[in-house]
Amino acid sequence: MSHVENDVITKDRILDTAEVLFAEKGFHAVSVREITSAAGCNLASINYHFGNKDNLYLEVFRARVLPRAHRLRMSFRQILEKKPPRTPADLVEAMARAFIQGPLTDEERRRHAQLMSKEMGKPSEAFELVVEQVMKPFLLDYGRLLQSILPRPLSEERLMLSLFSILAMVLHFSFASPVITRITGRSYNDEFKSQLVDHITRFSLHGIEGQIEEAR
Amino acid sequence: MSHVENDVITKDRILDTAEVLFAEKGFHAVSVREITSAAGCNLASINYHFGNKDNLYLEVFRARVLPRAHRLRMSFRQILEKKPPRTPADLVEAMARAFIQGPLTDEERRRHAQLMSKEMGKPSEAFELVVEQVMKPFLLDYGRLLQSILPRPLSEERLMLSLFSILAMVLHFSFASPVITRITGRSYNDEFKSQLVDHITRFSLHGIEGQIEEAR
DNA sequence: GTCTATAGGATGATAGAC
DNA sequence: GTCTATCATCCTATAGAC
Repeated sequence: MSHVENDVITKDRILDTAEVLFAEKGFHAVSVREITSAAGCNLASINYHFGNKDNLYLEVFRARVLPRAHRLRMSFRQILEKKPPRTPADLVEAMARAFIQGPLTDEERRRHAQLMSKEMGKPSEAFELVVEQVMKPFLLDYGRLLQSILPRPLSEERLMLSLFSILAMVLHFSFASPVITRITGRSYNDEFKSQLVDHITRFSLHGIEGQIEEAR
Repeated sequence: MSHVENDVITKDRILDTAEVLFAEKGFHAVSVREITSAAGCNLASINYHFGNKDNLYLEVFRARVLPRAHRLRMSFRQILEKKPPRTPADLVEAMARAFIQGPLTDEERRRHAQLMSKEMGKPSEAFELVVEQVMKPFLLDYGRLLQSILPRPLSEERLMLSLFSILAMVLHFSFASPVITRITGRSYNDEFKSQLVDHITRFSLHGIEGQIEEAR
């Protein structure tokens, strides 16, 4: 029985370590030696558990990124259940809050945003997974919810662009933290994160309502 | 004299090729062999002209990215001179237009956004250059201009967050084109780019004005 | 499942001829 | 300035002992 236990633990440690390093440096900048030595296991273990390095990268998405996206969605829904949204503002705030003040640690959120941004900027083998299982469900869910609350319907095109804009801000404020900290001098403590949620909410809210006014 | 001419041409070809490949794949995913063979020159020429691969990367920023950022700034100013901004909307539109419909080709704009995003997400040796010579001048210029036009002043903090949000959208719509094309089904033709500028303008404009209302 | 040892190949960099 | 040839080092992946 102990070999099974060890198996799971080693495999998990590799996945955790690999995710951190892939997010930080990118696939090609990380060697299997770096991963295994950081995970405290043998050089050959990646090939044993995952076949090859490419497949390890895919498994990081299947076993870590997708479940986390799922957790984010659940957190988003919980926030909405606690305080049923009556205005677009409630919805945007719930979304920003789920990502920035939700169940993720600062490192986890940044890692998630980095991996997502990498895939969005330069699609790799994991692109299909990201689009089909993270982006599309999010956009459909969120879009439908938003439409149902808006005082008057928004065209599919404008809705998509607005959702992309909100997503862009949330991801950007998460993954570009080095520049933002550098230029504003603010570190990502609770106060600043709360300010970020406020900002995104107000900025996006008026953005969306502006779209409606213009479309009248 | 011909050796000097050849020098410049080869060096330039290497810089052009390297920029495209670094932007597309990232520093570590590109080998000097790949660059030199794509540039049609000898393997040793990178070390001869730039010393080593690291320094070639820096030179790509010094000789290509920074000048392009400068061109963008000039284009932005020209647009403002032709139509002096009277409202925040004019300013946001001029900014979005300079980047999305300005002097850059689609490939050039995407390349620029990719390189900037890479540096913002994972700072490298070129980070200082990007922050000091691209980000800071832009934020200061643009922030001052925006303040001077706003009906009532915005706090430094809110101003910065708004500028980062606009920047996030412009960069995102440029560098994440694979996902956006994939999901919306729209290719980046003139019509769609014009829609993007409109969208960013309206979205950001109401975002900024929303900030003022809230601050009253 | 984990280890060592090693194969087989790609990489960045340099020396030296032209 | 450009080339060829080459070195030392790194890489991924595998074979085989335990």
